[in-house]
Amino acid sequence: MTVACGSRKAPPGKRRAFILENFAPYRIVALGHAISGRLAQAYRDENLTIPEWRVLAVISQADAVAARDVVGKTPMDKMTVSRAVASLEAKRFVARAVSEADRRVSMLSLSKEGRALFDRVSALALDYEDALLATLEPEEAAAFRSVLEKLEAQIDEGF
Amino acid sequence: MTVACGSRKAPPGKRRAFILENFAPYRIVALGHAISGRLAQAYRDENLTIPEWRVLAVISQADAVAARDVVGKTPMDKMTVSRAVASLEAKRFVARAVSEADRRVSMLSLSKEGRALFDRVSALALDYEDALLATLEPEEAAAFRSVLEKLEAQIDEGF
DNA sequence: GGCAATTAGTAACATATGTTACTAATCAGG
DNA sequence: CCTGATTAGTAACATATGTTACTAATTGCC
Repeated sequence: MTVACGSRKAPPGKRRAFILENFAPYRIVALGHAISGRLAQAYRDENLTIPEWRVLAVISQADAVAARDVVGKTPMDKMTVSRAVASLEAKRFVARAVSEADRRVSMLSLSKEGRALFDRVSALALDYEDALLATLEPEEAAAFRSVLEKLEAQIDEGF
Repeated sequence: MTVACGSRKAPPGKRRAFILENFAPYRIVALGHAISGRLAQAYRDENLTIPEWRVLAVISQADAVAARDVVGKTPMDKMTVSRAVASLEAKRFVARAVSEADRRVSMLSLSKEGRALFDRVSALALDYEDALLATLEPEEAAAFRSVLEKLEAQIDEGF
């Protein structure tokens, strides 16, 4: 809980200049954009959109997931998830079953083909991650992950 | 089961599992998405879109910039830049002048109001950056910037 | 000089993503 | 158990962003 590198208030006359290339939020967003584009190649070969891929990834980690949980776990709108699920269902990668307990919710699960697809794409994704992080020393990678956690926490706090 | 974060190669039979929350590219993209949304509040109050804001920021750093240079310096499509410039010109924040040297290019510059707008928004943006990074120790912030540079370099290399 | 190839910018089109409003199901609390 | 509020999901709409194809200007090269 230290008030580190940031003067919350900047009362005295001269602020520091705004330089886009040094502006951390911009750099993160730009990096994310570039990464997203690179990864999209892997999905494209399998005719997957990014939302579809994310839905697969979330479902892959549990036996059955409600669509609403996918929304909670990803930065996607509920409509975006709805569309991705509909498309995945049409392609027979995901099966949908109305929940017995609450008939509003659809429980989603991977079909055999969906699991195979996920395994194929996730292997490419992991390779990409390795390539991207290849130039980082182990300590750097660890520090980076730790910072990501702190930033994610800040976002969750409402910043 | 964990082979930690960076086995450059994963030749032997069993790969590490794909866990979305641990997947660095995803985390960066998701963080960027969240940050982008927060910052958008600052722009919205000034009726600025994100592309418009980026164009302002790039122009602010030079006396006159060609639209093509804005495209080169940001993760935006040339059409997106074209639209943002047209809108900024309509609102009189940016002036456009055909280059003498090459009559295809428009040289962009900030009007007085454009400069004032940029100063207002960039102050908010810097405040946001401070708040976001507030929980990082100075060494962490430095390490983070260093890693960002390496990742940006990797992207430039084609990864 | 003259013509093919390239470039800056935009228009017209296609797609993708967010927003609002709705339906059906469930829950809260009298 | 009713009735108003809430929730999961979707449809219809609006907007935003990417793609392709074009125009005008310029460059390279013969």
